[in-house]
Amino acid sequence: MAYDFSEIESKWQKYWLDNRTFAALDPHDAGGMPKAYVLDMFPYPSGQGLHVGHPEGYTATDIVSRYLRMKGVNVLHPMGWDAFGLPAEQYAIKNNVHPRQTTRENIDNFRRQIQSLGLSYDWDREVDTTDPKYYRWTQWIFLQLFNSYFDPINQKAMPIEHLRRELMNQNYVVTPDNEVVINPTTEGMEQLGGEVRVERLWGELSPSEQQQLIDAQRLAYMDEVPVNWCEGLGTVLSNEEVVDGKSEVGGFPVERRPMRQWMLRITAYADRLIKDLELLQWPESLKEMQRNWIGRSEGAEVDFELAGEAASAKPAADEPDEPGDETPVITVFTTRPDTLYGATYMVLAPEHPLVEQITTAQQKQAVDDYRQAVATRSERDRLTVTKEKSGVATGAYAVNPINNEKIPVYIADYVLMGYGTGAIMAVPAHDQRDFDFARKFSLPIKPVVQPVVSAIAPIAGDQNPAQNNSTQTPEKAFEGEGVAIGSPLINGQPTQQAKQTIIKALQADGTGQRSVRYKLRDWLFSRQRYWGEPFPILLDEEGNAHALEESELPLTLPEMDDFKPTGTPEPPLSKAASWTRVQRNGQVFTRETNTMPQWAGSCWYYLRYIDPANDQRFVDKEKERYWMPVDLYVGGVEHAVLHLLYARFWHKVLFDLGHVSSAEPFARLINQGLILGETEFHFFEHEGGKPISVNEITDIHEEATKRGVRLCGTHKPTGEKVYATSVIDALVEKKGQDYVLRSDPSIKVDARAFKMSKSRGNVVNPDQIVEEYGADAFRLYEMYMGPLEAQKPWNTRDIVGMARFLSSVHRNITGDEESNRVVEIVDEPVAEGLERLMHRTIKKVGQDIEALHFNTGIAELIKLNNEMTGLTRMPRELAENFVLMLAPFAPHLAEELWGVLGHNKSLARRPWPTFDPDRMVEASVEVPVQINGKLRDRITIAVDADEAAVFAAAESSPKIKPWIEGKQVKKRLYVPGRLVNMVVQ
RNA sequence: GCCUCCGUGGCGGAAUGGCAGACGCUGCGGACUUAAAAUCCGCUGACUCGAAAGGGUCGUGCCGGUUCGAAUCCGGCCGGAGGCACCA
Repeated sequence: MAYDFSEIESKWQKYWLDNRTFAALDPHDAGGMPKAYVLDMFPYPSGQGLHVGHPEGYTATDIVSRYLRMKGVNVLHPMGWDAFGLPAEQYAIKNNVHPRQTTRENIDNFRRQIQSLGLSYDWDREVDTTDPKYYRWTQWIFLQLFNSYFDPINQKAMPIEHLRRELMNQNYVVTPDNEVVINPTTEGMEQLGGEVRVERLWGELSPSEQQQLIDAQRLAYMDEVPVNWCEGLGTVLSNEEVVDGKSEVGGFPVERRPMRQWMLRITAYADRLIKDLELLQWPESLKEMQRNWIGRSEGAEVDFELAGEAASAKPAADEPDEPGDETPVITVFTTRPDTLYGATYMVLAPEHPLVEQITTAQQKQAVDDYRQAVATRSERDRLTVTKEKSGVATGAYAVNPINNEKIPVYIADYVLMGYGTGAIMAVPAHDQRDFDFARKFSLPIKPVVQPVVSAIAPIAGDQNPAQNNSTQTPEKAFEGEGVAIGSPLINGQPTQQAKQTIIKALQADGTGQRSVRYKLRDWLFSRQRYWGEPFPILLDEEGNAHALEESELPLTLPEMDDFKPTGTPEPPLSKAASWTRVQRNGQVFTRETNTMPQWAGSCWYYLRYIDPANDQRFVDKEKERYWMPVDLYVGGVEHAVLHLLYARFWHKVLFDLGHVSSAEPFARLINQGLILGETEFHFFEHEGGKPISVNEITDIHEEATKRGVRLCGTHKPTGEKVYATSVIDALVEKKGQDYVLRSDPSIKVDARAFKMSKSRGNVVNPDQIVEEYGADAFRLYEMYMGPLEAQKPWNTRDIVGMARFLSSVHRNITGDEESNRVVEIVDEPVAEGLERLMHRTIKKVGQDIEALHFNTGIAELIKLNNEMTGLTRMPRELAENFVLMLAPFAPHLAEELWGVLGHNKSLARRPWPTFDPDRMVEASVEVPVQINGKLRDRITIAVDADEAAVFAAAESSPKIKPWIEGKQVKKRLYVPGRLVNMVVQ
């Protein structure tokens, strides 16, 4: 009977579903079984359906899951849907259907596609973020965030009530900036006589101040901040969702505008998010991306007082000075406090609040013009690094606290309000940006760091920065470390030590302190869309937020016919008037009408899989402790700073509050490589049609044009922008390292595989592959293409190799009617050579699966199968071991053949075959013989032969003799069982 | 500009200090067949010597180093992919 994959595959898919073959056991049913939580990244069920990239990771985790089950492990391997989100809503608006309906259809399609691949998910645990039974707990977690704060002493999230108590006990006090700090008097820092206490006690605040203070401390808080407003999507976006000034989704322009929004205090966790990366088995590159995104910088804050005239140059319209009103102070953040003596001017961000106050009358017009110009420049322009620095003097001067020198204060757009304090001390000798600015404005450049001269004489051509100490002005700032010069307090100190000395000095006189800053911003958590989780929040008339009771959850979305964006920042939910207005105890409240971003549901889904039906808790404590953390997490690298950062943050909050048992959710993570489209060739040509060799083209990139997406680049010699034309591979040949046109080999062409995209038309549809070759062949091909982590081009032609392998396996066990080949399964021992190969294969395949080296594992199975080809009496032991080893990779065929071998139950939990090391070794072995490291012959020796015997055999070989005759053998090496090498002279 | 990773036949890739190119695709030859498909068997890095059997030389982006021995380790350069980007 022929191998009919479609019949076999649907039969077993049904069997697995009907028999709940892959259901994970709850802890108390698992006995002493070890556990493994094997997880795929949560898919968004898009209308386009599955892409060949999805099954790559899914197949990898499926192979591991199936293998571990056969090894007697209790495996949790779930799948579900991250189903809230913009595309479903946009589709719904366009086609006038409810997003719930679109979402349901998309989920059904995704599930069908995934099930057609024979993936061993425990479908009892399927979750859907848009299900109120699910988002009830998303809202519950939001309330946990709302009802807690980050405690400065314990360095962790604690209930907000704890904060209230500490404030009431006067353990904490409030600074003038409304920060909560430890009461200095309880720290043994009794205030000095006569000095005014600047902190306020809880009791000194009015009730509304108290409320605002508490609200501002919550991990989920509302704030008026400049947000990324995206007109095209009709919503605001988080920093992580904005790429190059455009929305990551859709590429719409994004502008900054101030709005009152929900924020999550992820910055409080910045340090722990960096530090705990050490605990994780993640790719180093991914950890590095998270570290860079968080962007921790250690340095100091330094206060510069305004010099006399500037301080009093306030516009007359200003309120009269209050008693105690001090000279304005500009606080800067620097990572190089050791260069403080080299500060020759200061720069404020144009938006800095002090600008208004310090600008002199003469400079007012120039400053206003500059600020105006900066404000109208688009965000994208400002993001572009321009070589030319711009700025304008404020006319004010500030005093350097270390040497009392007066230095001018500028504003310039190269200083950003959003980082540090929005102000810098400029040290042009040691910062390239400051250097460029100083050159343009003819400001002094004062070197204060001497590069360390290497004791080794500089090699010719080596650019030694130490040569800069001549009188001529250097061309570049020296940004490295060295020894302080021209800085009385620290002269001669190396950079690291100098930094510490300066910080101590500043601290001692109250003009500065140690400080750590982050690039990471708090997470903007509001979206002006309909299709998301509603916030469980009521707003009173003053706009203060009040949490719903847990018993009121879930707060479901109102039924609306019109859920289109309003075109303004007013969210669509505001149109549901009856839903929005809430009366309670005679007071009128409005519901929060923003919804949560798509990332909310995916921040904790891995916890819900553990206990998906629980209606008492988001996850049962005991089950959570059993299953967490996730042992293997596989997904694309595109979530490096979105999902993976957000989820770690939520998990840490839940951990701090005692709701989960592990500090980190995902112990081991692998990024699967992108699957690209088939390789394409392009050649470039001038406007007139004259072809250009690709090595004369630079900056090659894709561009959307009227004729679709085209490859374009810049012609190096002329600077002309040129486009490329696609050529079929028959017109191209390889010449050395390059591909050239057959018709004109002097023209090198561009060869590359592109990311699959609808606009390029190079998307491969998995349904079609499954129909043509079967799911098992598709799975094998995806794994056989190369290492899981590597990016690799798709090549449909290669799949036949896997299809042939599977039908060959089928024939080797069932026989082949067409060629009249009859195979009999016999209870006979396996022939010696084949037996040896079988044991080796068992060992290698197991190792390869554990190391996620599926491509080489499959190669071993192919090799063994090739040796089984032609047998008419198939030993049962060999056939069964082979089928069991094939099962994780090609489960449908394996189950079918398992039945052919006389078994009537699934092999899903049959033990994985074992190997016997004694049966793997041969009595004799062939080893290469090298002379001076070059292969000259091979000899066959007994596997346990001693060195002397091996050398004797090698030297007596007729091919070796000529190489050593008349020469002196200086050294003999024998790597047992591997090789012989002789050094002769 | 900075950070991370990568570079091996016609193609995907294997080998992580010890026989370079496992395994698959492609291509070529053979068997089976009236024929074709399918299947089975063999060859398939380049150059070169030889009638053949069988040899030799070169070869893992380029240049250098360490080592008895390097695709693998070290230094420099070139090319590609990804991330960050006026972050003080």
